[in-house]
Amino acid sequence: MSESVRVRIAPSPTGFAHLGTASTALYNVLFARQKKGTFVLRIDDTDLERNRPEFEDLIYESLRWLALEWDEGPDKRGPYEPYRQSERLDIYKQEAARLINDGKAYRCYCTPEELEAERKQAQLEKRPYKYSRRCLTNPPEGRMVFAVRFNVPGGEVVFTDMVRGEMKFDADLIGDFIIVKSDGYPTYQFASPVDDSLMKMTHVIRGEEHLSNTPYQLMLIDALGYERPVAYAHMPLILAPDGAKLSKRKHPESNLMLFKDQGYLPEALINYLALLGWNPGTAQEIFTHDELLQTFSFERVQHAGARFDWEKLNWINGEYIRKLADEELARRLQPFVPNLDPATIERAIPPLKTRMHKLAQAVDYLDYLWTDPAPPALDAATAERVRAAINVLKDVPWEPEAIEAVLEGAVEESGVGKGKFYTPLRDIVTGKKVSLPIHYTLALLPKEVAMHRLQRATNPPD
RNA sequence: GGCCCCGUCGUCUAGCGGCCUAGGACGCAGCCCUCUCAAGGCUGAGAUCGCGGGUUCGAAUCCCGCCGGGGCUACCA
Repeated sequence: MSESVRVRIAPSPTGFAHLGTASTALYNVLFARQKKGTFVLRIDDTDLERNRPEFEDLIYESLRWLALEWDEGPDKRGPYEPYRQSERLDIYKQEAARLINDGKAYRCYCTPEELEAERKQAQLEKRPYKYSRRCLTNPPEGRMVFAVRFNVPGGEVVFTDMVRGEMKFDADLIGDFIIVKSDGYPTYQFASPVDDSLMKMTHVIRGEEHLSNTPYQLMLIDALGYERPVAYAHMPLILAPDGAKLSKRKHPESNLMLFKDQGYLPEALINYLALLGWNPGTAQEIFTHDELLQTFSFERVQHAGARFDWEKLNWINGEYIRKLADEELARRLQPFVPNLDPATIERAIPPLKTRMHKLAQAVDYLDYLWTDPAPPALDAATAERVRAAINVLKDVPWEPEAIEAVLEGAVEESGVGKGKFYTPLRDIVTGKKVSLPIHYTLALLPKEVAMHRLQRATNPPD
């Protein structure tokens, strides 16, 4: 038996917590738990320009909301601390120095302008660009500011991808890339493999955008004398409805906290995310966490990116809402209707349950309970029917069943259909054309309030 | 430009040479139920499997080319 599995996610705190982070985290958690391994959260905050500490908290909050808990991380103890890259700068400096000493990396004094010129020239000559290695072969004199470049050995880089099988890259096409920026911070391409190695990651599960980065990192791992991870897994990207990659900048709707705020259940989002890019090969669509653990495998993950489909998410979320026990649904609904007391929410659940695909919709059905809709104008015949309703409602026990019974009777008496009879009542009580069934609509309101609204509508102040 | 990944109904997908007159799910349409809106039940429309060549008795499934999409190629991650 080999060493136990260790995997990680390494989000960077450069904005809200992203849907893609949740997706990657899910696959990591699934794999870690299947293998009884360890799931690590590392914060890749080496982008001095864009990092903000509050974004780090958003990552914690979002991941915890989804119940994707990590075993080691910046806010926990662990054998490989610290788990925040900005606190590991000495390590990268030391490793970079080691590479320089070994002749495997070198200082580069080129300015951004000079590099840009090199690139332009290459483009002009229609030749694939690779850094000229000027600072390796003929470094300029008298400059102080430098970055560190990796002396790319070239050759063929081969590795195993659990999704796509054996991958082969020609590293001769890769130019010497920067591993330490002139501000002293490591680049992702450097810090990531260093930490993965030092933190003893056995598998690297991440988004497909990193597939082409893998040879860069593998060469570094080799040069540093580390052991390579046993395998990688590059997961299909989540695409926006228009087919473009879901990005933070272009797609603010990929903000995880927004899902929470709209009333998506975390377990439903997880279920949908699991199905995006993976399928069990059966017709099953709804999975408990345990079922996911049992059935998930990298052999069945998709190779192509998948568009995020809100309609399907809504359906799955509705399925989860309907499956929730009434008390549990009431509990989860509370934050969405803070004006209502728990008893009222609980009474609203039975008719409400089948009508929501996300919890925030409860507001549309229930806001008449804490607002006072303006009474509509009624013609004489309608007013007469409303009075008939008031009449039968007056002495009835204020329960949905009883209300329904007497109202049915009144409808019978009136000679018009239920639709014609109930629509004005609905309008008067809620101010809307859509509501819960009329007897529930009435029963949820205190009797005096309901009666007052009906009465007021039949006696307009003049 | 170079390298890499990918390409089946609108969307997510099943399919790994004959069981496919291409199956399922979401969405959509119709009907039933029904006081509105949902939920639920039933029925239906919807994919010449990106295109063109091969291989084969036989291809969505194998091979080649092309086209299309995405990713990487940054002193972003």
